[in-house]
Amino acid sequence: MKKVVLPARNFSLGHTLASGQVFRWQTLDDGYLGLLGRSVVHVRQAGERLECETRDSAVTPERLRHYFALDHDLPAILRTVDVDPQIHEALQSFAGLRVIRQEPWECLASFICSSFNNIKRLQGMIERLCRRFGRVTPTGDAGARWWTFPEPTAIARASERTLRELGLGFRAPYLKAAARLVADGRLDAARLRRQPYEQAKQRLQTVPGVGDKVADCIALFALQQYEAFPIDVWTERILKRYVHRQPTRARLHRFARRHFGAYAGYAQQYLYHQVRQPGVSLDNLLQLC
DNA sequence: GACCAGGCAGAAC
DNA sequence: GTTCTGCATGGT
Repeated sequence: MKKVVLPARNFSLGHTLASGQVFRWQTLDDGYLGLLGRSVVHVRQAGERLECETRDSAVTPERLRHYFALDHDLPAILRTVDVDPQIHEALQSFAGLRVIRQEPWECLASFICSSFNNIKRLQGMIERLCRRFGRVTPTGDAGARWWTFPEPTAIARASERTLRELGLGFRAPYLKAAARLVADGRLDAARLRRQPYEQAKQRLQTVPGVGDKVADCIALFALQQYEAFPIDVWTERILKRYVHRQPTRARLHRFARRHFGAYAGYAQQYLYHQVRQPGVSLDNLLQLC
């Protein structure tokens, strides 16, 4: 077992992994067990350090730093979105939350499955997909096993019926079609990443099962396009406290990007995490308009 | 046993 | 261009 340690200032592993941007990390002892690409890693935070145990020599400090976006100048980013009392409170409460760099295919597949779903059930769906189509990997703990996220080719080959049996429901044909596009190279993350946000989003929305919201999630969590501002039912409720005049989806989007600026997606992640805390209702939020 | 969920696609207006 | 409507199903 190898141990990798790296500095992690202005970072909260807990807030980052619990904020609804990734779905597979599981708490283990005083840390989290999950995947970095195909490598099983056990990460824990010790003050301003991130410690990682793994059997895989491919895991380096650079890869961890990149995945957890520890290269972001977080204080500088958050200063640009700290523009009203509501977001200010969220920034204070969840200091160290970072928007991490997910593997694009996993992000795409996960958020296609997130449609009209709740996170608990979504996690179950993803886990069943991994156990059916992923590759089993030892974790290092005696007897414990972990499954990699399925390759797009594996999902592309699967029958819609099998996907439905895993509980995907109406999402099954969407996921299969999206997997085909990725497997065939017709949807290429590297190319999307080089495109301007609006253009990449437009292309993503041609993928079956990917609409306005899911496209924004992929742009933000996998393509590093930080002006993307995903609006789900929760975020919409929050934004309606800012915008009182006919808050259509398009108007909320325009407002969010104008109000929070180039790193609007960071603001969104803090607000989303804030409103989903147990015991927090919209009535607890500040009245802004 | 209602009600809801990190929505989308297609049809109707 | 905007506004319905159906979709599958587990968690609370």
